[in-house]
Amino acid sequence: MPTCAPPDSDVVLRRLQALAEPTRLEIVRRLTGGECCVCDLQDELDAGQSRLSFHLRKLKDAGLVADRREGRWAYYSLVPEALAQVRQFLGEVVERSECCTS
Amino acid sequence: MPTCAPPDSDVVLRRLQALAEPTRLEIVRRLTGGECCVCDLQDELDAGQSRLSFHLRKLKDAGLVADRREGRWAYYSLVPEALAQVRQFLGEVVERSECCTS
DNA sequence: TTGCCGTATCAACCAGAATTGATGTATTCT
DNA sequence: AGAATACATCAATTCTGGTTGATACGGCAA
Repeated sequence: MPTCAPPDSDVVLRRLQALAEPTRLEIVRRLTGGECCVCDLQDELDAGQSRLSFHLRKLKDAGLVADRREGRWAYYSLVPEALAQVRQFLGEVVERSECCTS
Repeated sequence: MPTCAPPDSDVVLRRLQALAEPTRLEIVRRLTGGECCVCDLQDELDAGQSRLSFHLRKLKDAGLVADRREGRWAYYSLVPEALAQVRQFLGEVVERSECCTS
């Protein structure tokens, strides 16, 4: 079992790190259209299999995508709540900063 | 002059990259409380002067913070619109992904 | 079973980013 | 003027992350 729930900011940081890479940001963009199997992504972005797998794992570890195995294919999809959490974090920063500025 | 306005996604990527680092994310968090001079940040986070300056520049280059010189002090503050842009980008991803899921 | 296909993982390598200590540059104070 | 302060920048090193090619694993088909 995990030692304890990590504070939100750690999770947000991990997710920001996962998003802050061109290939991965592009993957996220593609997955916006819905679930996608690795081989499709491989064609669309033209990334080597190993490279793509590496980035998908990063996204998965950050909780931004989920995978589903079906036969020998792996399908990946976005986890909207995870994206939403990052979005909310930024929202709070914006709000607080604006209330100080005005 | 710049060749042309870069597409939004490039700017978003740059800003995500700037945010995706512990020290810099912490700086952003501190600046939420309002404008701050470098020496204060230096005390709060205990980061060397050079290191802090390095990270502030990254944030500034990404357009996330602005600086203001006053005498021998430099004051940094958040640029809410920049944060808001990233937030909006994530919002669009979330929206589109949710409409596909449901 | 054998062999192929789709993916994941590993090890070696490379590139870019972060850290550190030194130097540079205004600005203020005495 | 000279010294000290607040900050920026540079050069050298170290660290971290990404890429690549090889290998491993599980599912399927012949």
